[in-house]
Amino acid sequence: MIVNERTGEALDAYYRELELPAGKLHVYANEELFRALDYQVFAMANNNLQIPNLTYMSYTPDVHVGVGTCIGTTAVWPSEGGFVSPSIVGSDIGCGMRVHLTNIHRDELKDIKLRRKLVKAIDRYLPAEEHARGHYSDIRLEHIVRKGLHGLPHKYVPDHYTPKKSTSLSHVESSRYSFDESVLDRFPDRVWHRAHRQLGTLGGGNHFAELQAVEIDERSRDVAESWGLFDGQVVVMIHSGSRAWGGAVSQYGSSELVKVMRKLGLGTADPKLVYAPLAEPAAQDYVHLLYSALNYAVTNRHLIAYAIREACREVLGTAFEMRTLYDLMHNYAWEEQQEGSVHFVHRKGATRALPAGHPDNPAPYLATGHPALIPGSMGTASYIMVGQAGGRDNYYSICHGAGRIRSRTATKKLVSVKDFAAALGVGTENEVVINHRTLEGLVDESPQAYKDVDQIIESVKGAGLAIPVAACRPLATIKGV
DNA sequence: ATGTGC
Repeated sequence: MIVNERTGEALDAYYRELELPAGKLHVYANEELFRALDYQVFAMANNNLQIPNLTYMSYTPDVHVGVGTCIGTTAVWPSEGGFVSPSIVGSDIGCGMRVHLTNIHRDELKDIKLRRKLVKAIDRYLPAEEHARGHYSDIRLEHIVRKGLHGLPHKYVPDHYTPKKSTSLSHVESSRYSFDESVLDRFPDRVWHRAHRQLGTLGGGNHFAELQAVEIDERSRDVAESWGLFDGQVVVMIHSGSRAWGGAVSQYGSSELVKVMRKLGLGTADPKLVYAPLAEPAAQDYVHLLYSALNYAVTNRHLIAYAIREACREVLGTAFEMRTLYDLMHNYAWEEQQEGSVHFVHRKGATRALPAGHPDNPAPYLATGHPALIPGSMGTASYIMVGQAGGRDNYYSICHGAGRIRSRTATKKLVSVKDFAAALGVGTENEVVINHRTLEGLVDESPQAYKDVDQIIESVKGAGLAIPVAACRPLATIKGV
């Protein structure tokens, strides 16, 4: 029997080891979520398991079908003799979450007119319309993709906003993803131009920027308070990625690695599953480009937060302040050390959540574990969690969100605008204010398109991977299209 | 997810 080290309760109901024809798949989900899984996610796992030399593969409870690989996959190879797969990483490289803590209480935003005013101001500073353009002509894209946040002009890094490098609360704030920069020559001018224009924009789909109110989980109050959270605190949560830059990297990497597959006679039943040995020069080029997209993605989220700060200060005054709690990704691949050996870990729709004491935590979070940021669907809570020691066997991967259960077209057929409006509390004083005149174009993002995030959180907790520190309930939501 | 694509 597997037991949760912290609570001593049995984990069998939250974890399964499946023997598929091509190999072993580890699945983390409670009974109900496991039973609801589509057979296609197992068919997809069976394709992925055919890639040689795989050390480990698992699914999180929010797993659902993607292109080539399911969203909710952790796949690990040894660094020596391992493989990299652009399909497992996916096209929105570096997509992830960022949370800033503000110095205001939800009661200060009780007035719906004030929330509307804030959303209007944010809309001016943060372009969210179709083909949105950022307002950052003073930023050099080549500096961003090379150096991440270190490539930003100083004015975009105000005091108190991002802690000083030496005391940074986030490893992505203090580090850059270094790589062989000669690979950047691969992209034509139009890719550079588009990516430059898009810098600081939110993107569509499930991406969002949200003002939320904190509800601390009593069992984690010590951790929450040590991170600077308080009950009713307004936080800014951002879900975005590397926009068209990551897309270009993904496309280029896939087309180059398909050539390698042909040369080596590799392949599975799914032609959309692209992979190659890490030792191949084309694979190395892809990994370098992937790091440039991580630099882009983290800077993009930083600039979105910067725009929201400017807008909030315009409406609420310059006493309004927000500081970085954390920024972390859920679509990427990189090297990690575990038990003395180096692994190449892919996470697609999976979040790394390190427990207290793990050496990869940035120093300020060493004693507690770092915040793991999990978005909910529109109108529902998002969560700030912290990893547990029980996550070790899963390379400390947890869920990345609610997880889609219905296609966009199926959701549009099923869900009426009226139901969606009710889910957002439209017409009540607690209405989640949004930046769109009507909900019509956003129905495919309604909570009914997604699994119940509370069940996902319960699964992760029950399996001993992570525990909730705070629920963050939406007050206002900015969505792109 | 993507200024989506035969």
